[in-house]
Amino acid sequence: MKQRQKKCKRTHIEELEARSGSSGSSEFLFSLFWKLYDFFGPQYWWPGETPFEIAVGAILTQNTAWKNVEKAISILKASNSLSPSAIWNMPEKELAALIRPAGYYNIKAGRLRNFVALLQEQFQGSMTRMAESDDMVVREYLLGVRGIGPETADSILLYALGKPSFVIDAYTFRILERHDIIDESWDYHMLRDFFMENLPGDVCLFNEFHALFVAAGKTFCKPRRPACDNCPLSEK
DNA sequence: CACCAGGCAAGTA
DNA sequence: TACTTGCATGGT
Repeated sequence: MKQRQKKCKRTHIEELEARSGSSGSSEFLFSLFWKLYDFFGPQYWWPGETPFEIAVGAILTQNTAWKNVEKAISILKASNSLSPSAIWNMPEKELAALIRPAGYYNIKAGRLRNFVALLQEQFQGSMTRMAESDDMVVREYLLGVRGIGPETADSILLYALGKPSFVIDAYTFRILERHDIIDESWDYHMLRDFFMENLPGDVCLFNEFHALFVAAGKTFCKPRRPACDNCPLSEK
């Protein structure tokens, strides 16, 4: 297997920007994007070899450092358990033991099973079938799964299924608040709508944009500090 | 030692 | 509706 997905090129995003209507908000969001992109470079997310692995990672990384998720996923792989059928046919306690390094393992074992149940019941256990289904319908199905909230749903849609669904996470909130672009009154769907209404619905752009927020957050925007020191967004 | 990490659901008032 | 709390490992 070569590349799961066509790589997102700078020229493609430049093209999108040129074709995109120049509302003030649209121009502003693109300017944010380029500041991050020029500083950090392309991120080429999500880490993971298959759509199913990406979906599993999205659930395991809930409020958890990615490093711990990597351990859990490598254990699943090593025990030949990283498939819908393997997860479904295994006792929940056994699954919990395998994903232990990811934390919240009892909760997450149940969540993984809930996701696999949806996959089996509505999409014949096929991530491909899921990807072929209507975006909004799939999003509603995902949000209906106990243990999948908006961020996890959008991460699966965008990174596992290749659908243009913008992902908001804690870093996005923190960075935009620190730069006085939003205040604490903004919630998940308000912010997601703001991005999606003012940017072209493009998987490549949404993918890089969210991944760049994470890169910037990890590097510059630490919790419990007044500002994001040296963040590229601080520059004019 | 305290705090944090690519959330979410359930409980409380 | 708007807080608060439980869930848990591993890194800094």
